[in-house]
Amino acid sequence: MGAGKTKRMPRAVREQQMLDAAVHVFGQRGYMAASMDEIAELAGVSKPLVYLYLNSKDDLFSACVRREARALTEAVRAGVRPGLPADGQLWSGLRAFFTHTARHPDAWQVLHVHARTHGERFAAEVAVMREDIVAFVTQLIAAAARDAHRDPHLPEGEVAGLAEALVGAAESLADWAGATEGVTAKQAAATLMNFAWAGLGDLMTGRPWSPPEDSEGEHEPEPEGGPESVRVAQAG
Amino acid sequence: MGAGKTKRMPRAVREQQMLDAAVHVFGQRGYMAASMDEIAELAGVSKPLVYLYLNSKDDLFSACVRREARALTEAVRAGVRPGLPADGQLWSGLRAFFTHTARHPDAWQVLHVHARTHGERFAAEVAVMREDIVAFVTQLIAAAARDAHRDPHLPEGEVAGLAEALVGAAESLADWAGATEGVTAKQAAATLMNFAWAGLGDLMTGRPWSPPEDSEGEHEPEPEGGPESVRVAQAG
Amino acid sequence: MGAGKTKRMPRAVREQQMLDAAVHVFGQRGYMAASMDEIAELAGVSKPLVYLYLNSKDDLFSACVRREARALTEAVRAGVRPGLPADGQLWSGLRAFFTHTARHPDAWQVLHVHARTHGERFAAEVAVMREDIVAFVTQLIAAAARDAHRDPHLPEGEVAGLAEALVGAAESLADWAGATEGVTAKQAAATLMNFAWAGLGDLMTGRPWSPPEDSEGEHEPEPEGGPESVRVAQAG
Amino acid sequence: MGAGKTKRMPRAVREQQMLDAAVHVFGQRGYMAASMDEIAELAGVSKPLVYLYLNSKDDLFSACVRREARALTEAVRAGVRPGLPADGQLWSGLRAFFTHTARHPDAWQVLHVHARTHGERFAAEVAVMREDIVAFVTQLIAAAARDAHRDPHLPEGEVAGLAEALVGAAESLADWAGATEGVTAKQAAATLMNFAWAGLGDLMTGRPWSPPEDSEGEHEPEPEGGPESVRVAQAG
DNA sequence: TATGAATGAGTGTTCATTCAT
DNA sequence: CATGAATGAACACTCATTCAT
Repeated sequence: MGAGKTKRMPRAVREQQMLDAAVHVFGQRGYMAASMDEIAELAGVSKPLVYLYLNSKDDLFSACVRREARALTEAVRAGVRPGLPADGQLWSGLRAFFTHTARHPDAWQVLHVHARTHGERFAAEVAVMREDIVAFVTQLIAAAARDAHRDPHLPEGEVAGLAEALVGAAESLADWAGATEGVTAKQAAATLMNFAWAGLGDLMTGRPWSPPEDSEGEHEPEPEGGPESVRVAQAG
Repeated sequence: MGAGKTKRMPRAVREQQMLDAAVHVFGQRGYMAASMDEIAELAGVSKPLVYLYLNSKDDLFSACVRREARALTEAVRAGVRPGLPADGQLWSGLRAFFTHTARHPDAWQVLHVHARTHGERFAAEVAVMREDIVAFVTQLIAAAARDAHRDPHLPEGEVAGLAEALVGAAESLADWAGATEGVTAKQAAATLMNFAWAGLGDLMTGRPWSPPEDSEGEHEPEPEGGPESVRVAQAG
Repeated sequence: MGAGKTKRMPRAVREQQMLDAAVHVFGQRGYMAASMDEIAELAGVSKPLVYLYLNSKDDLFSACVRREARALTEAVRAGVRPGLPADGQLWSGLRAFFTHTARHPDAWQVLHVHARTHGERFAAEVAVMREDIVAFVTQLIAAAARDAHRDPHLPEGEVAGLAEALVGAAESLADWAGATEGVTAKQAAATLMNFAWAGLGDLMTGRPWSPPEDSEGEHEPEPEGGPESVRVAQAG
Repeated sequence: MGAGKTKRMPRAVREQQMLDAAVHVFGQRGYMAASMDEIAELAGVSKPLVYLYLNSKDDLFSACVRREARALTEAVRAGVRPGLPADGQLWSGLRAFFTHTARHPDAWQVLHVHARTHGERFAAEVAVMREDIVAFVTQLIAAAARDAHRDPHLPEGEVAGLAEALVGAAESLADWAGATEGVTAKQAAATLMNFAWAGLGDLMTGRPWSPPEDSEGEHEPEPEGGPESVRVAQAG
């Protein structure tokens, strides 16, 4: 029993296994260096089956990108508390973002690194997702500006750059948190929130932004059992 | 004659031509998708000569990474005005950084994207360079804190995260500036400086950080003639 | 109902559907390029069923060849009017031949091109059929010679070559008529008959052979409804 | 020594060896069933070299078709004696044709069978060659008609069919001669000439066309040494 | 009777790398 | 100093064929 050669699965299940394996291998190796052989083996199936279900390496990669882009945006969207003021919304969104990327590091690599590197088609697909998020952040910044004053002091065009910088910093911190032992998603989110909201100047004059009381603990449990990693029945 | 196959160049020159070509191809295609054939052809030499001088694809890539990492750190170091206060130093360093990455986009791709993706060895080589810069930034932040108060309010560990976020934001903005028409290095630097120094909070209360008077104009001229692009003698 | 997936047909019917599909695909693509997948899909059944009924690609091809060889020889045999003099018999045989090949172009491709190309086994099967026809023609030539004189001037061995040339010309004209718009079976037969019976010499001195009065019109109706084309229940 | 691994040949030579091998394999197996592995092995080189010089299986096949089409048309053209009357020209052309096809049976298979079966592109290339020959024959028939009478009795359109039948018969006889032991090119030519010129009718009344005196013997020697077959240094 | 699920073996093609000159 | 000639090893992809139901 257990990890033996589980055979004759329904198509939908096998497809998810293949995508899991593909995300893992693509994430670790990149598109070019990933081999269909390795993906098939990791998925516990033969290569032809991968082709039967997913057509080609390109299509397989595309399916990975689409699945993970959707998963990430949905995680962020689900994490945002709608009723809060702007900084509270930003905070909750950042936490969801860092939590998701920490839980699915391979997926994050695929989206953040490999999809942008391999071909316009995938770069475009990811760009759409990213613009989603940038737009969300932009709107939060604008909302915060409205909340704070009668007239907005921030010129239109500048906001774009700021949102870009914020998202860029978030992406970089996600990489950093993923690569650095002992940095939790919450800490990463707090660091960024501080940086973004108060700025270095304020931080140094002793007026940091502080996270709201958090009764939820570090992890919100995921619906499906357990953290990521390839959920696959290994052959052999 | 004229653009004909320039032959019998001294070794050092040929090597630089090869590295120029290699940086270009690696930057555009990534390590795996770059072919030694294309590099050799672009360098205007035969493939065996590339192997004679640079041993293997891996070593060639490594040489690219080392050369460009050194070039970038030196550009930043050279750009920093030592006498200034902390924010002035940060500003000048950022400007040098964005100027260099804008001028050498392929090199920046190699360092920022491909070297980190292809194998621990190169990731490590780049990490060293990055830590150089992060350390420099960390020290600036600490210096600024010392300038501003008797006792630093920032906890030790937090500074690491902030420096990381700042550098990450810089890297992302470099990508963004490279990909977005009409965004100059100076603008990118200003946006980031604003973001970092004042923070969104201050920006919204109308107290942005402002760049110092700049008598230098947009470009500081580079020693070697003209902007990047592969400096290679093309055959026929 | 209607064009829906007709299920649970009796074996004999299903087999004919498969052969129809197979003849079509083999005729269009050749043995090697034909795929069992395409054949099964065109036949409206699943691949395992094809294997259940017809064992292997080779056997399937063989069944096609046998069925179509028999169909062609029977068509020719049925077309010949036994009572006529030799030239009349030849004429009627040729007409039947050209009519059948025009109606079943895929079958003709299978027999004339692909079976002879793919493996001795099939070449032999077709050779048997061809020799049938060559023998029939040979005997007609000999009969004509007997009709015309007391003693035959044609040496034994020569007749074989002549029959071969006649049949070869017929085959080529069948291809030509199949590929050329506006050439009917009757015209092809007439051209060949002229060529064969009178020869270029006589044709040029103005004494062509002329077809007998033809009360039948261009087509003799086929028993089964309509012209060829794959008689297959398409799914969907 | 001898057939050992002859290495480091100049490119032009290797290319011809590859084409020789390819014509042989394509001729025997057809396009689809021919494997690049077999061709490379027969040519005595590694597969990558075949690709380096000839790009792809398709291009390789195309090169074969072009080379052999040119060789055949040139052989026929060179065989025709220009000064003779029409029947003499036809006779000499036929002899050249049958001689060439007998000497290069694989090439003949490639042209006559496989090129016409595999893809429009090749069919078209061969069709051009064939039309060359058909045009030549057509013109001979017309010339003969002019020689024989004041006014031509043959209707325009009919000539096309006749030429087609003649060429078709020739092609079929070439196959037949190639497959039948003891049938020489000269005999095949004579049979066809008889058939075409006199027709069965005249043949049976005892007035066959007869070939002119032939002082040359059966074979005209070819310039390059020896008959076809793959001229290749076998490895191992 | 009929099929969804699955694969071993092979194909065309590419690429980093090395001789021999 | 420089290269034309050559290859081992791998990769993406396909196909005839079988098993479990």
